[in-house]
Amino acid sequence: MEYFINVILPIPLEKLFTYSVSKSEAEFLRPGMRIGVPFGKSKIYTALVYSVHNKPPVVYEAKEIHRILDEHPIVNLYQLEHWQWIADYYMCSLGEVFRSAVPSAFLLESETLILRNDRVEVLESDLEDDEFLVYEALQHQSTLKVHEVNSIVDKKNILPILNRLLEKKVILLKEEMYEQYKPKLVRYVKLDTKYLSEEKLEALLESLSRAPKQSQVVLSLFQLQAVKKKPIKVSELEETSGGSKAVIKSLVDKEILEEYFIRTDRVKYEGEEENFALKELNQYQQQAFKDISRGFEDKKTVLLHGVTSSGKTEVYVKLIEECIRLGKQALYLLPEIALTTQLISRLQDYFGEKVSVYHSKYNIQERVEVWNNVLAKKPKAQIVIGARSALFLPYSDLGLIIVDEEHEGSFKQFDPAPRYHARDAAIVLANLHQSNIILGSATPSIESFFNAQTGKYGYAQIKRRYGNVLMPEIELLDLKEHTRKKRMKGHFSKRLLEEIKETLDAGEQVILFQNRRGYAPIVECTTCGHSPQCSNCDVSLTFHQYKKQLRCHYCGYHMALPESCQACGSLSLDTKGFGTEQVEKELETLFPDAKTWRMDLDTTRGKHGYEKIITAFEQQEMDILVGTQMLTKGLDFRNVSLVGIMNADSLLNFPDYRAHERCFQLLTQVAGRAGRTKKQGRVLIQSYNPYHQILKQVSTNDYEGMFKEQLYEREQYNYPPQNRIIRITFKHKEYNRLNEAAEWFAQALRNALGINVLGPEYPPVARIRNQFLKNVMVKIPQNQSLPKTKTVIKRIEKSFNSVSQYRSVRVIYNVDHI
DNA sequence: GTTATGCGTCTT
DNA sequence: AGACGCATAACG
Repeated sequence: MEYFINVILPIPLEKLFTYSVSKSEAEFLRPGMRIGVPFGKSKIYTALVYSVHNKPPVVYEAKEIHRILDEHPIVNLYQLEHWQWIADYYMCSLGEVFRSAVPSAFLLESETLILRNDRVEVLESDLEDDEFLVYEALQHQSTLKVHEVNSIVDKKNILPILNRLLEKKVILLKEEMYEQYKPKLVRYVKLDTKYLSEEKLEALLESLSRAPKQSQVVLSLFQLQAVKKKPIKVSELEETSGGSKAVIKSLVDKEILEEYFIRTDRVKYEGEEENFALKELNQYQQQAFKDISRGFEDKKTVLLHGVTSSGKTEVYVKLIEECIRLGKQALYLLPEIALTTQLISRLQDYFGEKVSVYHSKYNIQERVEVWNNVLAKKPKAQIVIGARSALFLPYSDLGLIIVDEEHEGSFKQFDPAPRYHARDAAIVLANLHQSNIILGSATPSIESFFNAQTGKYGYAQIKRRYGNVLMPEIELLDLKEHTRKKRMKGHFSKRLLEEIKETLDAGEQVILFQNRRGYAPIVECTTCGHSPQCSNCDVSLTFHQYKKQLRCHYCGYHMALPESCQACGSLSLDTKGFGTEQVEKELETLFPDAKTWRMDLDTTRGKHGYEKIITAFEQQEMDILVGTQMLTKGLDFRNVSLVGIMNADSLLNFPDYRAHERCFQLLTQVAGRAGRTKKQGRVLIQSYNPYHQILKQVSTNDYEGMFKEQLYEREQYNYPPQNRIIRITFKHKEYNRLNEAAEWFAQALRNALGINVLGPEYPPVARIRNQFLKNVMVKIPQNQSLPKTKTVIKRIEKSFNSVSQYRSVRVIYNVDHI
């Protein structure tokens, strides 16, 4: 009997690959274990076992595996099923899901090592210059890595050199796999066993009488051990004894102390052990809680619609509490920007060390630890709070999923594949686990609210703010009129300035919101109108004041601000547009005494950049905070009584069907930052279109009005939620080939699907990193099967790929594109 | 995704 | 003729 396994490789290929294994390997291996396999001519990849079987492949000879990497599966069957759904639904390969689902440290790759061949005498005169350099380096160290050879000979392509050396038998090549995850080891010390008895210890101290530092260390260790009855860290001993590292080392060398290492988790909760008492829910929260529970009983996804600051978190906490009482796991999903320290510590106050956090700011080592804790179903990972990737952890017994800020577009992964929506993938995951799932938002997405209206989802709402704080009072300011009556100072209307002054005088804080999108500050020549463009992408470079630099947001290209115009040589360059930097600058002259700070991508870089600003603002070290989107989420500032929106128009004039919904959501969320304690907050919205329907709906808090209107419009133009959309992007570096290819594909789609195919069209930025882009949008009406449509598209892609000129054009699918 | 392979183009 | 670069096909 022969044994084979089918494996998933972390590459964008549809197929599973078959390898041959021995009988004992076949008996040991189970789906979800990692193995190293040779793939292609030389490389070894990390693959995941999908199935074990006896069917030999017919058209080829299966290779043998390289080695087994796990003793137990690191991925469970729930996950494999979930991955399969994601691959099918979002039109990507299982391998792509595998690649993005597991921490990158799990995917070992082999590296080619160059070894010297000791068996053969080398005639140095036979070697060329480059070859000699490599040979010489190998005399000093036994192995070289490929990138080391790169720098030694200072060439990119070293393959010819290595081939020649291989032929002359100077070197050998070897493939090596590396484990990237290294457990963190903490150094501990104990007294060597020979000094355990009283008299031996006394004798020891006696002998150390002329080494006061050393005897002090020994004494401290003795005391520490008596008090703590736990292993003593070297760092602890240093601290309590005052002895230096050198002193401890000499004691270790003398074999008086013995050092040893223990694996520890990098991620741990340092706070208090005992739980805070749960706050009592008020009557509105309680009602919502009841409605949610009823929805859960009906096995429904429940939408929790609670106005800003209505205390949704308390309701979540109650639900989590119930879930862990049943011994099940709970997952709390949030968009990246809403994952604030504030919220995490609040949950930790309630649930202590049962809470684990998982998101992209964690390094790969920390992520492996959370993964393993969830896999082992450890109590410390019973509650996971994280961004969309936390969806992929190896849960075995989920009881509750919370998707907070459900409406956030950032739940949809844009690049690379799988382009999944974490909210929708979470609903599928909940179904697999027979788990409860709740979606929460102050401004639900049209999709979710639609599902609640049609009865597909359960619905609960909280209309009052917590502690009966009033909703902020919202005032619309007409910029057109202000400009006409010359009541503007820079970008501020006089009315807004008055309010800011009043607020500052009352010792309260101000938040100013400036949306960056569509208002990137660019540089323009006042003589010829030319503005510097990125050389790789079709965009103007944006100006960054803090480094006097021009940058491209798409490819990262940057240059110093030129002295003169590159087109006409004129010296009259003007920095145009207005971003957060300009607002901040104007404030400095308008309110020289106020402490102003800016919060955007530039100022929040670094691991704690974000937190620092938040904390400083919270502790009222500044008066005015100017910021972008990031201001909108989950921040609970007590002392903010005024929120100003500099310009609402950039949000309204976005050329896509979601612009109005997004505008409503964003403004409502920003407005919600005002007056979160007793006093009623004020919100001023500056706009050239104050009579726009959406702004009216924001100012009167008319979510349902907005919903009805948007739903009607979406229905008219065949957009979601009644219809589905798939966006297909074509990408190639040759303009003409791209156009032909996209046109061909679109025509084939039209032949098969009829009028519901739009495009191809150039996106707003039609070239990125020297690749041209074109989009085709496929709309799928309610009565048309989504899976069947996908099959049709896949079939067209197949014939597309059999046209040789088109094959090199990348085709990217985005199902439910936002 | 990576990489060896074949093909066309440019250099010596 | 040989070196080099790029598109292409295949990977089990």
